[in-house]
Amino acid sequence: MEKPTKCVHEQEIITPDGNFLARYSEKGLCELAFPTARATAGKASPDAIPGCVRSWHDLTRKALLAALAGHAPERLPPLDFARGTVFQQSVWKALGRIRHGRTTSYGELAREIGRPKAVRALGGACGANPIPVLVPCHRVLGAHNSLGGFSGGLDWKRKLLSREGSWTEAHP
DNA sequence: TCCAATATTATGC
DNA sequence: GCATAATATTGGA
Repeated sequence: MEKPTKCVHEQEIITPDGNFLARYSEKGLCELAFPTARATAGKASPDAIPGCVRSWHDLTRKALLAALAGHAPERLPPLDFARGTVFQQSVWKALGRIRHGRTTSYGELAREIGRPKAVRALGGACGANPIPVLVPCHRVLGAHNSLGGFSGGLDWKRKLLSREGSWTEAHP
């Protein structure tokens, strides 16, 4: 929507599931990308990054590894949602309140932010979520427990839910 | 400013 | 179960 933040630093996070790419602005973590098969980063000079970014990155790495391992992260880095619209920020904020191991539906979420009929738009907001996994957009299912969709691919959504214990192959 | 697209949902067959 | 209409928000022509 608006102008992108100025200096963004990219850092890689090595996980058993691949290498994630985290991007930081001056305010905090602003984007987290799923592993891409190709080697993207690896050129960021460690000395060129601000100290705060390093501590954020440490938090991010721990949180991400915890989430991938199937348990709730104890602490999250500051998240920078500045690039989203107000509506989207409301959605992402609401997403952050979903407890680990729980799921919700697009309709419920829409009600929670005061726009009960904006379910479709809400789907778009979830898709625009720049920080998957840490902002649990994967815990949102359809009204009849259908999977819906996922930015990084439905495989990831199923995998994440499965590790949290929220997804049994044949769900009720 | 208008138009098309969307990670939905409720209804009807 | 599948097709259809209704709905809010976004991004681009």
